[in-house]
Amino acid sequence: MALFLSTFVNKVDKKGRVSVPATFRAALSPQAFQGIVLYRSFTAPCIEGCGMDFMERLSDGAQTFDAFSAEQENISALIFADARQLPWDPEGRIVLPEDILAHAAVAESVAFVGKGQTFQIWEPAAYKVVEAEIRARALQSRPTLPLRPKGGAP
Amino acid sequence: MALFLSTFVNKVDKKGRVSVPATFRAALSPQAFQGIVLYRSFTAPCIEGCGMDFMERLSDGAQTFDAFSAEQENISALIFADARQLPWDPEGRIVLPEDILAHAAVAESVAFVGKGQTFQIWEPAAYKVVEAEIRARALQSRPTLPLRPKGGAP
DNA sequence: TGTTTACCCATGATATCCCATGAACACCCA
DNA sequence: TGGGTGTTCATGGGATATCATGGGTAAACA
Repeated sequence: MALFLSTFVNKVDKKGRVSVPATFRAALSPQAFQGIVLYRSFTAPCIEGCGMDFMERLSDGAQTFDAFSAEQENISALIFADARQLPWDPEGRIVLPEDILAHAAVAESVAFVGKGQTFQIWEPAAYKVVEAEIRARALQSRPTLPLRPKGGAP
Repeated sequence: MALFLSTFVNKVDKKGRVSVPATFRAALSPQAFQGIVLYRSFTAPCIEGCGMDFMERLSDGAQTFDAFSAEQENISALIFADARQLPWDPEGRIVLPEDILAHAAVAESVAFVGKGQTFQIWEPAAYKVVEAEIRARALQSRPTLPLRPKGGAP
């Protein structure tokens, strides 16, 4: 399974291009669509990113779990409407659309933040602030991470 | 399942490279990603280390797929954002990034400390102190390890 | 025909690979 | 049992490839 790890800060050139981190591209290389999918976050001034496979699974989830999720269905509808497929060029760069840049208040560089099966794109300084907050809270609460047993069902 | 045992102290050369202990590499050799994953500990001046399979289990446990239940996601998100995939070279070495070195206050050598399914990387002197403390406390409190019966009677 | 989009080439910095060395360990054989 | 030998492993340095980045140019679109 493809995992997005670590955080990379890359520059946005005057054409609006930015290199997708090589490891992210590598994680998506088995997929048919050679590029990434972006949509604006509802909860933060950042961009949500993922591979096409994740969108397909989101689509499955929206149809399968509709017992709970009148809410979730609305949200995934919003996501699909807002999402953009951005193929990368031969050098591994994508062009960030205007409204995307605006939503994340991006100026001259962006931070690709790995989140496991997805990632986010932040204005680097803004992410630094958010990260510090979460890290401070984590120190207090001594969180326990839910680890699923290796082969078994929950 | 991969198990990390024992403690190894290896040198960091001027390029920031350090040999991953051969037994650790052997434990991870069945995996697709030939390398280790490192992230900064929240609670101690050391580096947490594991194999990619462990990160995948973390990803499953965090249920990133259900993108709107943001409870424990913050914590695991922090790990994913901080984590680095470090593939080893043909000689079995990895390059320790700057901020990683700084967090553990590493100078010229590091201690790989086996922790079962994960391991830690310490500045050797710092670990010696911590180990002594833990050992002293263990003498007093007589901790018990929960052992699951393998299938037969005890 | 003007504008935008996508491809091509160039470049510097960084990281990856390749070879060499030395020490520790295990193994073999007398 | 002791010496010799071979292999594995940690370590060091030089050469090469990869990656992020910048700009130019041709094709697609309106």
